[in-house]
Amino acid sequence: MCMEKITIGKLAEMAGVGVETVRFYQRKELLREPEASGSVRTYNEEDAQRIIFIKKAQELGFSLAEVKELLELNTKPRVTCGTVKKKTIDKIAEIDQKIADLQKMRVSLVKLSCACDSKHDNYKQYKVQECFAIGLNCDC
Amino acid sequence: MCMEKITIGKLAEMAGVGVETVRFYQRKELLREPEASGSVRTYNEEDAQRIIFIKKAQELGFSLAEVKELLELNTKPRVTCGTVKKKTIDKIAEIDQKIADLQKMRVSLVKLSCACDSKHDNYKQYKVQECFAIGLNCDC
DNA sequence: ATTGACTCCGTACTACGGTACGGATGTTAG
DNA sequence: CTAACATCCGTACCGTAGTACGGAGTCAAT
Repeated sequence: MCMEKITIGKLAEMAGVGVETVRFYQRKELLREPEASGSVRTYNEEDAQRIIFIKKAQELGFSLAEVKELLELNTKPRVTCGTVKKKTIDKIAEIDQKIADLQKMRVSLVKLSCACDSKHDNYKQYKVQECFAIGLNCDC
Repeated sequence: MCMEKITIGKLAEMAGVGVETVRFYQRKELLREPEASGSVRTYNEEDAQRIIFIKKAQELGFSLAEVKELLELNTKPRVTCGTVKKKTIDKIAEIDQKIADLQKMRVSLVKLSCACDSKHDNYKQYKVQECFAIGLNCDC
């Protein structure tokens, strides 16, 4: 809406990170160095979105190197469509694995939560870590 | 099945980590210090499962401190059922959020992958990071 | 009984992902 | 104009999660 200049401080605030973090991402080439208008540089909405994406992806267990790969999937010049497609499909598989693991974990926790509703302290017998070892099913 | 003694080296191998990592987890109290039979300590299947759980949870974006919380949900003495239930439900919500974010990311990548099938290089216009900002839908 | 592999334990070092600091320069409100 | 505040940039420091090292002890096989 308003087209006021976004400085690094404003950008950091928009994305919910510190100024130093923005500069750190630039050094790591996760974020462009914007053209300077004068000697103070200005950013845009997309830069903020990019930082938010980085933070989200990190919370989902991707390292900064992996996030970089994700972001570069289709933006690198001289990369063919086929290569992009292959990499993208690999990333999708990774994501599917994460979702499946989270769902296993979820089932295990739901089971624990259900056990808490019973009269006795038998919930103490559940072992959360077993969710990856055993095919658990929840009947409640 | 076979009940041979599991030493730290064997345990590490079973769990796919280094011996030093096992000892590190013990220092952090993520893993018990097993009773020594003689002066070399022996482990069991459950210890291996626990380490595998730790690694999985980490890949899903949980820090070791969070993993510890997950593992302790129902094993701490003197914690009431109600408390356990509340914490468990909070963790389930966290997991649901992660699943939702991964699904957004997935949709975004599927869309990119579809764009690669078209004749031109228009896939270069997709911005992966937008998946958290915009409600994307994939028609292919 | 000795050799070689493994264990124990403490301490040091490493990579990753920031966070803090400080001096110089730039920008803006009064 | 100038005081207050922000930006720029380099360098130093920090917490997390391991990884390596080295010396002493242990165990199992030859």
